[in-house]
This record gives sequence, structure tokens and C-alpha cells, in this order.
Amino acid sequence: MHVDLDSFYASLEENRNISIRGKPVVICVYSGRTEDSGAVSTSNYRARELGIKAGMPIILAKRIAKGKDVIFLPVDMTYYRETSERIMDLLEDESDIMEQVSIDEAYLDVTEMTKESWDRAVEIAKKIKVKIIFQEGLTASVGISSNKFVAKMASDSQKPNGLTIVKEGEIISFLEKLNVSKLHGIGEKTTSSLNELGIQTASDLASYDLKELEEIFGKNKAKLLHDKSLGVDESPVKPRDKKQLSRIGTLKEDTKDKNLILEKIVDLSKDIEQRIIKNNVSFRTVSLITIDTELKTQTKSETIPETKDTQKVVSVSKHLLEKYLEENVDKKLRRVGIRISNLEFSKNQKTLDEF
DNA sequence: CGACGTGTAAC
DNA sequence: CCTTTTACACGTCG
Repeated sequence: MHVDLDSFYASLEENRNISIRGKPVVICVYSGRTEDSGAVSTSNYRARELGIKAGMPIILAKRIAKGKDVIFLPVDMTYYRETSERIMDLLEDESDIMEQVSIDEAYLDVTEMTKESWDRAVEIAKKIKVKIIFQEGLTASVGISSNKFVAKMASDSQKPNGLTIVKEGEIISFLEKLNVSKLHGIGEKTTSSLNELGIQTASDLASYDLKELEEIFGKNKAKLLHDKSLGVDESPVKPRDKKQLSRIGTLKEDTKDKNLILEKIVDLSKDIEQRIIKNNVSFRTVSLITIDTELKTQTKSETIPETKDTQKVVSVSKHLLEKYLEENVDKKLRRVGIRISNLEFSKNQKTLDEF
């Protein structure tokens, strides 16, 4: 089962402010460079009808909204995360195994508890939807199938507030007419490559010679693509451990000034350090993420002996930044970020909000 | 084989 | 006009 909260951020904002209910609502990540620099994170369905969608520059969204009563709000991640945690707890209770994919999405394995009965699965889905409405005032879209990939495709197929079941025998007819770009996991680049081969739909992809796909994409990816076209997915629903923590931000202005960049890094580190402490996590690798004025991303990383010492985040980042600046004397930076990975979580440590 | 860097994808 | 965070695959190098 795949559960997806409908326009999550926007719905939460509508719930906590009655006066914006029913209006187009746009949740934004402001970068702080200029008045309206930044991008749209989420919009509700009313705003989507106007053409305001996730990923769009805020300035463009405002142009579309001009003269209309559209509500623009900044993201409030702390609030969204708290609500998400309560809902994920609820989902955990209603499943054998839960795999949280993002702040607003999860896969549930209900194989055992339903004894593989579709009817029971549907009952559980309905129960979950009712609970989420009652406890948080939110709707969710749910997909049920015999594997994760098709369950995800199913939940996507009817939104918002959907409940879609795709049984084994129905998978092919459910997928065949879809454009490959609609298949979860096939993005822009892969779609272009497939289109060049004359492949447009899932059924085109399914009937394409696997050997020839392998020539172009390599064995692993070819198999993956072919499987997707037929709705084949054996991957288990598996609880995820965080593998990395990162924070990235936009500089006030493009610069190659070490101290200015370092200021930003120190800023971002504070956030990462908080999370290190809260989760009682140790790390071995620190990475510096740089995005230059051409929007080209580069990363530099360094692995050190396992540590919980938060000071290392800045000190290693600083070292990596010096290295970057030496190697890229000609470039100015637009954005910087830091990441820690090779994480190790110590168990039986209460998280801060349990106190 | 681990470390490092890049590319693709998704939210 | 251009945000944020995470995952994972793959190539290269020592």
C-alpha cells in the first residue's frame, strides 16, 4: 500500500488559518537574494488549476497570480515535520512494516495482517484515511497493489483523496497506455533517451528488445526499465535508516570570498549540529556542496575517523572549501551546502521531543 | 574494496 | 528564472 498526503504543506496551512480556506495557496521557499527569489514548494489544487506548480520560480507564480486572490506563504518545516511524525506513527500502527519515503509519503506492507485479502486491504486503507481526517484534518491518496511500484502508480492515478486498487491481473492494462515519463523512477533524461528509440508508452517499452536496451542503458538499468514497463517490482517494504544529513543555502550574492562563504557554512552547520545531537548520530564523512554561477554542482568530501564531534563539521568543511577555491579560482559561488554521511545511529537514545 | 565525484530521480 | 533534501547507481582511482 502506498499512502500519499494530498498537497501536504498547503493543506496544513489551510487548516491552521481558516481565512485562507478554499483559496489558491502557494507554499514557497524564499532564498533571500531578492524580494521574490526562490521556488514554489507546494501549491494546493486551486493554485494548480491556475498553473502554479511545485518547482516554479516564485516570481513567475506571482505573475500568474496577479490580480487574483492567491495566498503566498513561506514553508514552516518544523510544523510540517511534527504533523508528519504523528501521521507516520499512525501508519506504523496500521501495518506490518512501514517504510517512510518522504515527509508526506510511505509504503505499508500489509501482507500478513490482511492474509493477502484485497478486501481487508481496502478496509485498512479506508480506516487509515478516516484516522488521518479525524486526527489531522487531512486527506490522503492511497494505492493498493501487489508491489511497491504499482501501489505508488495507483495512488498517483487518483488524486486527491483517492483509493485505487490494482490487482495482479489488472497491472498490464493499468500501465500500458501510460507515457514512460509517467512511470515512477523514469525522469527527464531517461524519457528523452527512450523517445529517441521510438519508445513512448509503457507498452512500447515492454515490447522493446531487452538486449538492445542493455546496449544503451547497461544491464541493470535495462532490466529496471523493462520491469517498470510491466509493473514488476520485487523490492521489499523496508524501514529506512537515514544515510546522510545535508543542508544547503543560497548566498546573498555570487562570491568567491572565503570568509563570506564560510559564514554561510557556519550557519548551515548549526542546523546540522542540532540534528547530530538530537539523533545522537556519529558520522565519518563530511562533504562540501558547491553550486557556481552557472548552476553547476560540485561536491568535495573527506572521510575521517568516526566522530560525534560537531566541531568537525565546520573544520572539515573549511578545509574542503579552501581546496575548492584553489582549484576554481575563476568561479564565483551562488549556493553552498554541507552534508554528513556514513552515519551511525546509537540506539536506545530518546529523541529530544520525547522528553 | 573503500573513497571520491558525478548524474539521475523524486519530493 | 533557478529551492531543498535524500537516495542510489556508476565510473574512476589507489
